[in-house]
Amino acid sequence: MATARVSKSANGKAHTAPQALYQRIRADLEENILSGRWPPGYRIPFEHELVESYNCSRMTVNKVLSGLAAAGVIERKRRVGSFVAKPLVQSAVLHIPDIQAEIAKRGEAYAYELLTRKRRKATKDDLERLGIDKSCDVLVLSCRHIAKGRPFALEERLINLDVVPPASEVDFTRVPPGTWLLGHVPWNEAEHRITASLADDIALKALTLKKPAACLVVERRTWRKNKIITSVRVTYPNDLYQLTARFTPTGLRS
Amino acid sequence: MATARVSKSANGKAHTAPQALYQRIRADLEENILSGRWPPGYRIPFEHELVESYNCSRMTVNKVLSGLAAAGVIERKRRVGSFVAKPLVQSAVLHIPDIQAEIAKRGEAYAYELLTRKRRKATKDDLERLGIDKSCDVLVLSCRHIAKGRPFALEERLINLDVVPPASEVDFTRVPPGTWLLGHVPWNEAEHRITASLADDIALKALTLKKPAACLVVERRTWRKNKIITSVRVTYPNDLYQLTARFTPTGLRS
DNA sequence: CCGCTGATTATGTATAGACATACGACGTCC
DNA sequence: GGACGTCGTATGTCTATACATAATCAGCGG
Repeated sequence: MATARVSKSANGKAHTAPQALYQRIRADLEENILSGRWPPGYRIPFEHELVESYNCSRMTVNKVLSGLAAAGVIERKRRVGSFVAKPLVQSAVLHIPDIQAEIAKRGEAYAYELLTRKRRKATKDDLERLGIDKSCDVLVLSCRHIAKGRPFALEERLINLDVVPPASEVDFTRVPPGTWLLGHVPWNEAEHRITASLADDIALKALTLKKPAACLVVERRTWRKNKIITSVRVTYPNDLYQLTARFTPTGLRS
Repeated sequence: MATARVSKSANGKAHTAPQALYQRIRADLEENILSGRWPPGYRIPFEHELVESYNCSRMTVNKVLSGLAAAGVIERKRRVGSFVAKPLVQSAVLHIPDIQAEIAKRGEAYAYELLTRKRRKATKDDLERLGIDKSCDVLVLSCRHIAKGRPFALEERLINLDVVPPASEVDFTRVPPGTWLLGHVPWNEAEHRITASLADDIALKALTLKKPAACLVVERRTWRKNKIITSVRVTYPNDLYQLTARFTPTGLRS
């Protein structure tokens, strides 16, 4: 392994270090986590192992690991080791809602229905939604979430099979795609667009609403290393859902 | 000042340090920032000054400051010093919208109208919205934001004068309360509730809409040290606004 | 007055060593 | 076998020192 770092000798401090060493270490660790090579729960190398790999002092490694721990990327336990953090599911920040979990938390009966499932070569429209140029295969899903016997949300989803090939093997008749993705694909970044709209005929029917009905529409795109994993549009009847986001802006505790 | 720290001598490492020193330093600095004693732009003490104050080594102070910088709380400039960060306005996380700035950014004409302004003793309903028990004075504002000549948002706001006494002095006929607050009051935490609804008569009139109209309603409460500064409800016509939130969940840089 | 140069200074990064603390593992004693 | 204590180990915190780097500022020469 030994990511050789030349002599720290004499005067000429390593001129091979293009940037701060600890940033390089951090980038390496993040890469391992983000790529999935080190899945949640994985025990990352001990400090003394990294010290050897990078041929640096423990303080340097410690700074990296403390930083990752502070950012919530890893969890550290004395005498035991450092582990890739689990959740990532619902950041304290903005709730990336797992509808099933959400409803379960409220203690309500939950049901899920897959309406349609199609695999196809991406259309021009699909490509735009996924922010890519060259064509690839996509999975197009439409499904319905039901709470207490009443339709709760209509979900229309596009999955980029180039980024998540295993998704093509999954039969989404029982597991909602959002739940499956959250559990299987690490992600990096998400963007929400939230709008209100009057329900169109498709939505009216899927959600068994009567005209006129206001709906909350959440469009979310989720990234992994600059590639969009999935783009989803979820429509909620106004009286059954509210999106809440609570956050601390900069890391000021208290 | 010297937050005396007993002898680091002999064997008996300070038993007066109830917890990690650097955490205590960090808490102190955050307190100064959050309380407003050190406003945005303020130059915080140099490392060597803190070293003297706390009677510790530079590395310890450096760890605190680096951490705060990483969290975006302060900005550091070589040879110059460290400064309380300005923005805090629109965290990379969830856009706490300053409507005026928003519209300006789009390059559209902006106008603002104060509809009503009342100071009163908090009613039971007000107290609930502000999450407090004992009564206090509040400022009740209602205003309208206009872009390109068309009403863009209806804002109904409650300000806790116990937390922000200076607000009572401000005449909000020209500066929107959101803009003023963002610029004058440091905050800690915010919570959004986002819903869709059919516009009621008040909203229809204020926004010059015709029935039926779907509106996006954002209710936001903003905290400063566990006290709610302000509670606001903003109603947008569906076709003129969409809330977007883009964020990186854990601090994993791409 | 302008522009260059060098000194000064605060932060940025790194090291080696030290002690503290939590916790698991293992062995001992009852 | 179960309660208990000891030991080892990984992380947590801190120190003292060193050199690098960026930016400001003063001084100097043109």
